[in-house]
Amino acid sequence: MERCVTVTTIKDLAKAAGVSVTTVSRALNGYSDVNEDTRKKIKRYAEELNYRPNAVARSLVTRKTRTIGVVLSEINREGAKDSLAFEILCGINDRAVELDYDILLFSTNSKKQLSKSYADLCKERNVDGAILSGLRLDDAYLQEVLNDTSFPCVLIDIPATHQNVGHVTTDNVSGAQTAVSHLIRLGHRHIAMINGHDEASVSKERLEGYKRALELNGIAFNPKRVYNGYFKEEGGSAAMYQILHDHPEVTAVFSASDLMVLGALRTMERIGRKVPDTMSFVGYDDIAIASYCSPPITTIRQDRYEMGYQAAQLLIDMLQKREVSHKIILNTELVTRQSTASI
Amino acid sequence: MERCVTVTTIKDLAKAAGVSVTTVSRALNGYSDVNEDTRKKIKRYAEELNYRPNAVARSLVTRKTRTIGVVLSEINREGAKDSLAFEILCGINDRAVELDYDILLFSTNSKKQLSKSYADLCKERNVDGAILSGLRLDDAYLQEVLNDTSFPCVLIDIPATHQNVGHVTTDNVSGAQTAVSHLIRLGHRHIAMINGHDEASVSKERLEGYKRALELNGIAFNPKRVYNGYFKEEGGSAAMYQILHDHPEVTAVFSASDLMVLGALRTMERIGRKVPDTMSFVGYDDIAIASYCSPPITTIRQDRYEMGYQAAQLLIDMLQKREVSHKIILNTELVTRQSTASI
DNA sequence: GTTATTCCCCAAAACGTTTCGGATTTAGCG
DNA sequence: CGCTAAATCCGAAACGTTTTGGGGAATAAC
Repeated sequence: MERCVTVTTIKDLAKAAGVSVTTVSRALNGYSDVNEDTRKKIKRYAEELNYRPNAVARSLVTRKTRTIGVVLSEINREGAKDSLAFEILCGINDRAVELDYDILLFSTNSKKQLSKSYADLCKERNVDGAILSGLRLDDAYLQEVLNDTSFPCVLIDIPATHQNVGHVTTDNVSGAQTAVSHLIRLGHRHIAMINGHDEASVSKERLEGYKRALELNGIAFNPKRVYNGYFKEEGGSAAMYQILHDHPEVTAVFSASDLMVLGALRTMERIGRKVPDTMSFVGYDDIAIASYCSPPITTIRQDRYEMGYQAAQLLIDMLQKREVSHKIILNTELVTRQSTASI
Repeated sequence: MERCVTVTTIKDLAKAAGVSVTTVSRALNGYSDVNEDTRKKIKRYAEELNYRPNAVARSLVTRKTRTIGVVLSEINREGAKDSLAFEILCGINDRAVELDYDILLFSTNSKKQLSKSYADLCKERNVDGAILSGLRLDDAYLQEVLNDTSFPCVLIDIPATHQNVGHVTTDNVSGAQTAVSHLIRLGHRHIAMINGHDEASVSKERLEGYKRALELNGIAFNPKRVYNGYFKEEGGSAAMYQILHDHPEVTAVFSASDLMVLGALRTMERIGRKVPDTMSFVGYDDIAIASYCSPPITTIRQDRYEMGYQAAQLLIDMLQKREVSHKIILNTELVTRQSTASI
């Protein structure tokens, strides 16, 4: 290392100001047992020598990094279409910045989860707490969170509360119920559902909402009319073919994500059936594309940004030992567009 | 702290294995001067006691954090529509994970830039290097990067190379030129441009490409036909009104971003003019919406994921003192859709 | 038998902070 | 003046690693 950039440390400051490092530390950290004049002097030198406290050294002794780990499983190329993960991240980031925390980004894939446990990630990097999103119910990480509650974390879209774990989610049951009720109000009686997959908490809940809406309106729930599209566009497309083939009587579809509606719409286009004239669709999420595609999709909006924002707030509340509810449930909203029509 | 979770340190390991901490460290870090049997033993104990080296302590002495700072200025709610920043982030993340680096996310807004300098951010948090995207030419951060070259960083979409700074971008001149040439090939002669803003490097370059295409085809460049839309949807919408008003002869528009085309399309719809029948559009970026909106937008695709991926690779190359070119320029590609028609 | 070499190991210093437990000086008060 | 209290300051330990500079024992070379 021929070119060692020398950076001023607390010792340099102490020497310059003619005091001990203790005093410098206490002066800069606002302790009361230091004379205001010396504090001024030290601050002046700090300014002059462009002193920046070394966060690593500080963390080592305080055992706090003021950093939260964000582990997202959807950080990949496909995530760009439904920017759900990104919006959550934005919300987390904004609140974290406001509260002067930094964000360490972890992405997880199945490979990583096998090689390195979630706790290891967090312990090794010494983040103070973590926010996890996009986990499947059968993910190894989730088990860890639930077993080892010594580490504060917030789950997104997975209901689980413990001493040290909180969660934020939306009311998926009521959201789905609203969606399906809307279809029923339009006169539809034969309503299929394209769900995500069995290991998603939200899928279970949205299915429940679908059921409730049907039963509340005296329509029998038929499990055969529920297909998994795995939250993917192609999955939605495939599911739609199935629905058309297996249940020609169906006139409306409730989908657990907008992305899958896009796939379904493609199927409809391929076989030349008009939407919403011959089939109505209600999606979920209100992704950006939903209002630009044709037809624009009627959907259940959930505020992912707010979810991230609240998750950060909750986690930091927990870190700072504030007494708050560990459970945050946000509302959803029906956005009516042109993919639904009355029968 | 009533409930202090005890975590095993290197000392515990040393005690358990009956050796010194030096030996434990050297054993686990693969040094050759430790007997294979003791290494085995130490590793067994490490496993057994679930030992995880404390990265903070390690960083303090090695002066390396194996962490790269990613500062994005587009991390906000609006960023969800054009997920440009997100795609870059995905690329960075993927490569960083592969090379065993972590990512510390910084978002910058004008407020932050005033209160805390870029160098401060990086010095304080001791990231090894940084990747910056979304900077304006008049941003304070940019000046810092160019002045203080002691800190390795990679700029995205801003051409500047130094000892310690690299950049990755796309060939914006040729991209824009391709776009406009495409319009000319379709028979258009009166072509307006909706540009970003004057403090964006890509805007300057795309303007240059626009000029070149015109001049290469014997069409005079008219600066009055270039409007700024500030890379915003509303900006594109407003610019389009201006174009229609000021230059009724125009039959085609080249826009420096797809998002602004969306705005322009809205304007066209509002005043009841058909696209592409009465006006052709070529955008830039190929955002997800571009292929779903109506009409789908002909555009210049740039691979933002790849840009992030390459940026991470470049930065880490620099960190590890490999001799590589500090300048990476990726190609773009014309994607023909239905927003363009021959005259 | 002596010396050189190799192999394995260790004590201590260092990284840059914070914090604990005093120490010194000054002020207040009878 | 003598005592207590308050106001300032400081030395040293601690945080958990890596690294430096050996050192001792066993083995090989002569």
